[in-house]
Amino acid sequence: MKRFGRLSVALHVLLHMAEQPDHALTSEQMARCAGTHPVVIRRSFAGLREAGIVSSVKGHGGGWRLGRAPKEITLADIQAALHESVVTLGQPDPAASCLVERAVDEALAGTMQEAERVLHARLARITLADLAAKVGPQMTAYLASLPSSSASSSSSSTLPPKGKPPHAL
Amino acid sequence: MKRFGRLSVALHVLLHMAEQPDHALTSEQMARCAGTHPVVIRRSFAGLREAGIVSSVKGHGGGWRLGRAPKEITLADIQAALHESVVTLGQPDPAASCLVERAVDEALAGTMQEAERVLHARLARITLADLAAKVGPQMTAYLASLPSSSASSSSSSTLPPKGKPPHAL
DNA sequence: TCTTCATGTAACATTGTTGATTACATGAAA
DNA sequence: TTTCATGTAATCAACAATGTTACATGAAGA
Repeated sequence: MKRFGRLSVALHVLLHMAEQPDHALTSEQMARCAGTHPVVIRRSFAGLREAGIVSSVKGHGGGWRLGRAPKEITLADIQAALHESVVTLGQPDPAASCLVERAVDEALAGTMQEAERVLHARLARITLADLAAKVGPQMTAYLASLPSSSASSSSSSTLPPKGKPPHAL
Repeated sequence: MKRFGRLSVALHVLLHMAEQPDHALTSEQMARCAGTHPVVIRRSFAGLREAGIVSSVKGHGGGWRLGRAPKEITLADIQAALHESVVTLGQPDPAASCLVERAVDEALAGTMQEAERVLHARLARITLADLAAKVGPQMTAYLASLPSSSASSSSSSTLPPKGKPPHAL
């Protein structure tokens, strides 16, 4: 199986988008908030766009926004759209010349598939809205604890002020 | 998560060892049967030795053999002994400065842990003996289909004769 | 004791994959 | 027509896993 690198980055960004459905984010902003590079964002999010999870518009004033309501987006959707297959062990090689090898591959493949099914089922049960609901209260509590803020419209605003420049929320 | 590369190689070799409990195999023989390098075998199997799954003796006439009965060795044992953690996404970073990041990490970590539990439970239910039982019949049937054979004692013998040298059973 | 065989490891090379970066074409608004 | 932003290819760098070489250690046999 693979790590969840892309999935966590995408989720991070998507949650920010869910909080501000009113205006589009540029890949520049998204990259800053995820601590990565704009091109990396555009690459990953190309898959999400194809899946209708987000939409993007080019040109002046363009950017990215959610393609449908957060409660209609499951983590399984996102993972699939990222083309991030969980299982890395391929199918058992039917051309394997060794009987032992074939038997081993089959046994492991079956096991992996079950694990993948479990994982997928669980990811399918969590929506972006669920995560946002989990984050929201913490976020507002945090914002309330700040002296003053112009919170909702500037590019990246919801972080402790002294956060290192490359990784701002 | 990670691929099962080491696990399948180890299983492959262990099954061969289970078939011939009477005499030790050299890492040279094991490597040939798994299509890899002796040093790679010794590296991987160091973990198995620490776990008591196999034992090794140095020097003239030395080699490797199973440390206990195949039915006492589960795939979960083997995987653990290989230090091959299934989950690659680490724990959620408790020092993450971003609330969103933390929430995402926690949600994913929980999901991954469940998947890992499922995987482990299933691997723990399969023993080396189970796999051997699955392979055995096919193997004897295959051997029976051969014209003649001196099957059980030479170094590597259970493959179609024309199998490429580097990967012999 | 000396040779031979085999493990135990460290060190290094190779390979494959992922993410970062640069560069440039395309499209849309001002 | 200038500016901003996406879309995408190509290239680089970082990293992990594996393959390989080299050598020390230990055990059996001559």
